[in-house]
Amino acid sequence: MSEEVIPHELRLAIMRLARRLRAQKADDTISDSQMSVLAKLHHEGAHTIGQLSEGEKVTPPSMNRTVNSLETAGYVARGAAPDDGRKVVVTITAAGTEFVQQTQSRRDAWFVSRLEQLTPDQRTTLDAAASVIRELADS
Amino acid sequence: MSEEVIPHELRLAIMRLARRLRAQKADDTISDSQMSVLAKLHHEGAHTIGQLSEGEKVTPPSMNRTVNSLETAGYVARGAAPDDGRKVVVTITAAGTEFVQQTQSRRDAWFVSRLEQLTPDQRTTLDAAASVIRELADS
DNA sequence: TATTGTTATACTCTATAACTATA
DNA sequence: TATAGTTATAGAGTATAACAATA
Repeated sequence: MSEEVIPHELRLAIMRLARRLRAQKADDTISDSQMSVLAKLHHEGAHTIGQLSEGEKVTPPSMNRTVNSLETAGYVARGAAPDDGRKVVVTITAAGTEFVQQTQSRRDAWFVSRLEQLTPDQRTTLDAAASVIRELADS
Repeated sequence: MSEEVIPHELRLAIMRLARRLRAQKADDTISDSQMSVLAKLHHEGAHTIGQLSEGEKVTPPSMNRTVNSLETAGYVARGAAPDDGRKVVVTITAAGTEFVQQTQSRRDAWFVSRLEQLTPDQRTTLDAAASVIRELADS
């Protein structure tokens, strides 16, 4: 790992693989940023517009528009915050939850189908590296 | 690799790592798509508009606009094709080459700094998996 | 006629600035 | 006054449709 070439090519391969994984959605009616917000609401529960814009590193007007699109699609709902009349609480709907689950299934299926093309040795190598990749992602 | 859990978590880790890599934009003055075209010209030499649009999976008008931006920035130049008067050959300039090298170095820096946090054993494991990840990304 | 590149136009996602309602 | 959300407007990037030049 003393060479510069290996990190460079590994970085490109990881970004390219992630790009292909991201393309596997339940359908093409929803953008990447919309999908990201929907997944966040699914995993972490309700958020305000401000919390979402901060978490997704987007401006409040942009997040407002993203939430508008998801609301029109029926995947999220706006509600009043009990403690503060200025805040808007965004929650995921049943349809939104189902969409997230379908998308995750599809991405997993695509990834598994690719893994099945590898040799047993390659899968063993990748399996050993999985924990390292997790650590890199969380470091 | 017969379990579903491992592909699922590996997939999430790869997507999360890619998301963090993508966030390391430094102070770039050109977009991702422009950078991608510039890198292609740098590594693979001159291409026509049609070749670029096909390779980047974008429509010809979009690629035309991307090339316009790069040309205005002084990073590429248009030239006539000797064999076919309809074609336009796009080549990278010296300034474009330098920009690619500097930008890629900046983007690699973050990744290298993360790799340096790993143990030697972890780096060896990851190094062995790099070719498998490349194959996955290109499969 | 078919192909290559370009122009015209529109839609999406992002941003900044200004506005409304509430604290 | 300050904050949370929204609206107005503009700048990239992408797309389809139509056009010009060349094969």
